[in-house]
Parts: sequence; C-alpha cells; structure tokens
Amino acid sequence: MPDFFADKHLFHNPVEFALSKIGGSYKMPILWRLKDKAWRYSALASSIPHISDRMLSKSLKELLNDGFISKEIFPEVPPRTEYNITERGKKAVIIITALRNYGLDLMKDFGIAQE
Amino acid sequence: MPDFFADKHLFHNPVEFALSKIGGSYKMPILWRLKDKAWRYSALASSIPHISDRMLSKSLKELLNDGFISKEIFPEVPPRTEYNITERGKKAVIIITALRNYGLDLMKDFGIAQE
DNA sequence: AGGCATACTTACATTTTTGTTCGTTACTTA
DNA sequence: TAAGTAACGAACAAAAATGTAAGTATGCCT
Repeated sequence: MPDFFADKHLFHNPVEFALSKIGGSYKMPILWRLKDKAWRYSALASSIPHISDRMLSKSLKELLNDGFISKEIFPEVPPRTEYNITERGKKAVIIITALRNYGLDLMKDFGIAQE
Repeated sequence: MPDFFADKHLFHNPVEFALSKIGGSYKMPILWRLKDKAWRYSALASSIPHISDRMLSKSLKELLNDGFISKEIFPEVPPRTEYNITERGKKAVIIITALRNYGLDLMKDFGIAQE
C-alpha cells in the first residue's frame, strides 16, 4: 500500500484514511447516536459528554459533507434541525460496533470495571 | 456507558479507550508489520514511511508496556533487538484488519485509486 | 422593550501530538 | 585514531486537535 492523496492530504494506509473520516473525539459518538433514530442538534449537544458547540457543529458539518449523515431543517421558530444517518453512515456504524466490542474486551483484559 | 478512569485518564466510551491503546499515527502500522514475523528496530524504522526515531521508540515502548508486543535483546555488537507480537497484540490485529478493510471500502466509495 | 430559545459561526487560547536535532554506549573496522 | 553502527533518550519546536467565550438571526412571550 503506497501513499496516496485525498482531500489535499497525504495518507499512508487505509486505516488512516478511514479515521480521517470518522475519527476524532466526537464523530463516532454522533454516528452511534444517530444509528437508530433522528436527533436534533440540541439533543446531541446535551447527550454527548463535554462537547462544545464548536466541536459539535464542526463534526456535524464534516460528517454531512462526507455523506455519513443528512440534515433536515424545519422552518419553525425557533428553528428545528434533524440529523439522520445515511447508508454510508450505516456502514460506518458496523465498524464502530466492532471497535466498541474490541474496546470492551480490552477493558476486561486490563481489569477495568464496567457496569 | 458512563465515564471511567484508566491510567489516570478520563474516558467516555470503549472506543476511546481502545484507540488510546492502539491509536495514533504509528501503533497500527507497527502491529501490522509484526503480525507474522519478528522485526528489528532498524527494519521497522526504514519500513514505516516518515517515522522518526522519537516516534518509533515511543510507540514501541508504549506497546511494550501495554503488552501488545514483546522485545528480545541480543547482546551483540552493535546490539540487535527483535520485537514480536503477543497474544494481546494478535487480538488487536483482528480489529486492525477490519478497520483496514473498511478503509479500503471507503476509498472505493470515495473513488480513490488504489493499486 | 427586554429576555428567551434554537442552531449555529468566529476569534482566540490551550492542550495534545508529532517532528527535528543532537547525544549516548560499546564495540568494530578502516 | 577516527569514523561507523544499532537502538535508543532528551530537549525543544512546530503543527494539529480541541476548548472557551462571545456573537448572529428570527420571532415568541411578558
């Protein structure tokens, strides 16, 4: 696997590419929440621990641009926005699930409590 | 999944924990190379694109401390060191493989060339 | 008129991660 | 004697990711 360019950025392997799309602190938590229902901005904001508006809207915008989620704006007052997962996002949820299970195994392996 | 502490650090979900152990730019490339044979330090250094001594020895040390790899020093001159994967590391390789396949799929999906 | 609500954006500060350069040990070879 | 080699470590610099604080629009409610 040689290096390759994408989005004006250099990558060295497929994992790096995948994590450039769904990595970082908040994208997986967002996709995970959207996996079985629509969520609005404010609900995501209060559900995801410690997330700031900056990181939430930045993450949502990138996931949207990359086609992992879709967005619907309802012209109400105050405005309402709903985010949904797309087909591409559903594929991401599969690997997120695998990573999550691996993480749970590792936690057991390291003797970390979980309730 | 509530927050939890490990290694004096706060985590919010199992994925975050897993990636604290095998994430970053170089740990997966290292584990990937060790999956079917022993490698010595200098071979890893020249095989992994752009890696510096600092990052290589830092990554190796952490993987070693966390039990993903083992190390054998041969008292020759100049010294020779060999790194091997452990059982815990082999489990990591499984999820790395999944992530890699997902990355390849994503690349196709985004129309990125691969030879 | 003033405050509240939602869904954001912008500027700036701080933290985390990674890169660069240099030094070390102990012996061997030119 | 000087230079080379393998496998690092330490100090410092730069870059990338994240955090903080504040501001925006529209319109309702009091």
